[in-house]
Amino acid sequence: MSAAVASEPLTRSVEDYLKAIYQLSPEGRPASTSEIAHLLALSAPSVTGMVKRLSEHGLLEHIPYRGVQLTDQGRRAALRMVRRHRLIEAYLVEFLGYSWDTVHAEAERLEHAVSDTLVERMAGALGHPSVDPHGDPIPSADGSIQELACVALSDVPVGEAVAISRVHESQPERLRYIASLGLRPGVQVTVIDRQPIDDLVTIEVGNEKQVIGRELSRALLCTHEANR
Amino acid sequence: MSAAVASEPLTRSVEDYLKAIYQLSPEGRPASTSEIAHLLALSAPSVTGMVKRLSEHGLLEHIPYRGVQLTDQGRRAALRMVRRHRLIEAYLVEFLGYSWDTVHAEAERLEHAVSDTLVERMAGALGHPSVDPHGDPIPSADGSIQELACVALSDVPVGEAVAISRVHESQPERLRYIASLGLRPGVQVTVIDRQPIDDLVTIEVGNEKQVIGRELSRALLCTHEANR
DNA sequence: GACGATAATTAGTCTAACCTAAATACTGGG
DNA sequence: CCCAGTATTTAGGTTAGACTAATTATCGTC
Repeated sequence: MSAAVASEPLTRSVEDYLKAIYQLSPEGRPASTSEIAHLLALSAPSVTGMVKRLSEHGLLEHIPYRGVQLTDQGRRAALRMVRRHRLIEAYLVEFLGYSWDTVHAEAERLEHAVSDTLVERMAGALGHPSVDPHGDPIPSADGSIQELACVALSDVPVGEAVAISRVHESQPERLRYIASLGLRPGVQVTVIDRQPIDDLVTIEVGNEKQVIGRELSRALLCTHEANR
Repeated sequence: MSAAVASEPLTRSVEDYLKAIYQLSPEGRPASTSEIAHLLALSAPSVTGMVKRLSEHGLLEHIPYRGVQLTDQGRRAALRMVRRHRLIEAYLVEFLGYSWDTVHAEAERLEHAVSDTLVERMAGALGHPSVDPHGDPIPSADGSIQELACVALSDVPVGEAVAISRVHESQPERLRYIASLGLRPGVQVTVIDRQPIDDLVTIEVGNEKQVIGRELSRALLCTHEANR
């Protein structure tokens, strides 16, 4: 019954939709129309329309008024885009002088234009990295992805020391700010204190104390492993 | 009187049209609708329609039934695309293991997706080359291009020694064949003989004799300068 | 169990870019 | 100088993907 076996190439916007849906719910929980619309900066009716087309093509399942979930085929296509995006980011940072705050926009366009060959050449030049400059894992070419268990800094108890493993942010200005605090993947931080209002967290980063807010503390994903 | 000063970004196909028109006539001679249609693999009416829109936007001038010519603005946009294409080709060959026969298709897609920043970074990594892997000159960022005087091999008199400077071909299979004959930019060849039928040319390339046909001898552009 | 807020969908348009079929203009030979 | 052949344009239609306005579902609250 599965439609569209001879998968014709996906369009740019189809690729964007699939990637967005995957990112809204890597675990496969249904994503809502309005979440997708918000993430892609489109109107809700546009999303409904596209979702209908994509479900006819077997890339996702749509239960009206309930949300959408990627099919295996859809998830494979989405992971392919995620792999491309993250490898391109890693390549641009490593070889072409990009910094982590400027690389997202460039990768966002290139991910639709590169061939599989080029992606794999870039992966080779990088030595097949497992994470991108923000610490996000790079799916393998066969579509498997290894999410390592991590906790948002907002959930780390006071007194604990953790390592930042991923920084979930893509706006250049915010990323520059985060970098200015000394925060990036691999850095060790200790939670010193937590305020009872606004969820402010005081942390120690390389002998300096920093106070960070709710949104940032949720964007910093950490691991406990002191081993390295 | 010139329309569209605040030039909104061009679409992919507009970029393709402008580049095609430039390539059909770098000197600015009018290009015909059907030449453009043939080069872009589109129908003639499609070209007429697009040409009308582009002339309204001030990118070219169209005299119905007579052909089109790029305006300054159009030529600038076209040269920008040519620069991108050739720099991308050079970069992929230099750093990512591409050979001159495979690089065209990749560059054809990437040229629409890269930012000006990325193009200039690639140029920097290459040391600001003046020619691409096929020997074609790379326009400068400010839109000037330096075509060096050259003659098609088909027009080189018998007995003369020349250097191949450019290879005007983009089909992978043909490029592999050309490479297999030892022909590429920079190589010295001597015209040994020319047949009175079919314009076959016998040349000497690195102590080997090769016979080449009409189409190839026209695609090989040569310079006389023995100086290097 | 009705009701209002919010989310989602349907209905109806619009634009860019393509197409085919038909009509029109140019051009070279008799 | 007319006419046939070719090149070009006009007419009309399609598709993908977006939009706004209007309608319909769902859900939490009283």
